[in-house]
Amino acid sequence: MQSSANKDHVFSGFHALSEPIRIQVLELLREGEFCVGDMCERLSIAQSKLSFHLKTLKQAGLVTARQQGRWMYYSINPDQLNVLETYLSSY
Amino acid sequence: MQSSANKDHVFSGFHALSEPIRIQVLELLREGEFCVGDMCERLSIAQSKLSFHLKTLKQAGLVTARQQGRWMYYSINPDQLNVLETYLSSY
DNA sequence: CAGCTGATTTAACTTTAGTTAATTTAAAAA
DNA sequence: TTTTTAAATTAACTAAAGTTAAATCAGCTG
Repeated sequence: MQSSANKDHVFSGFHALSEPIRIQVLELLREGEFCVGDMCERLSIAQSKLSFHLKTLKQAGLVTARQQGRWMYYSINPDQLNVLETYLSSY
Repeated sequence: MQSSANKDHVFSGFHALSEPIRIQVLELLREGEFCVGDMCERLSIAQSKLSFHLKTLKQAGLVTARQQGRWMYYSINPDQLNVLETYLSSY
């Protein structure tokens, strides 16, 4: 069932957006791609804590990750943000 | 501080949207105003449970309530949904 | 390969959110 | 004014999410 699968993705998207740290991450990623260490520094948060939140964002499809050597670069996935926006605009 | 106050409202808005029952409520309210009892019936959920979720939605500004006698009528607040949509569109 | 380093994962814990049944509140009807 | 009824609130509980420190994993570098 396509539409209920979509709705699950919508829930997890909104859930991902319901946390201050995760919004901070997205705000930061507006500047462009960041590796985890640099994000830690910029947001002054512990690395494992950030990993936890990045996982949530990634599972919700709001960010994408690209590995280069031992660095993992994260960036915003505008498509998924657009899915959520479209859902809201249906009201 | 205007902008951080707005952001708090954004968090609580997205949090309110991150729960299946609350989405069901909003979907139902697309049909128009409903009193609590009718919503309970339509959604097959207990009254106190629904009240709990309505409180969350109301605090987030996503719905408004209007009392008439002992009935409380809820309806969607499109303005606040629009605030969230606008936030997403900034990405 | 032995040891570094960036990142993820785990496990134990704390906090927050949701559920349930029972109680309370307040408007309305008998 | 007692009773009924719609809805909100409370209190005790369960479940989910977030935090922390330590351990693991996987690429790199000497």
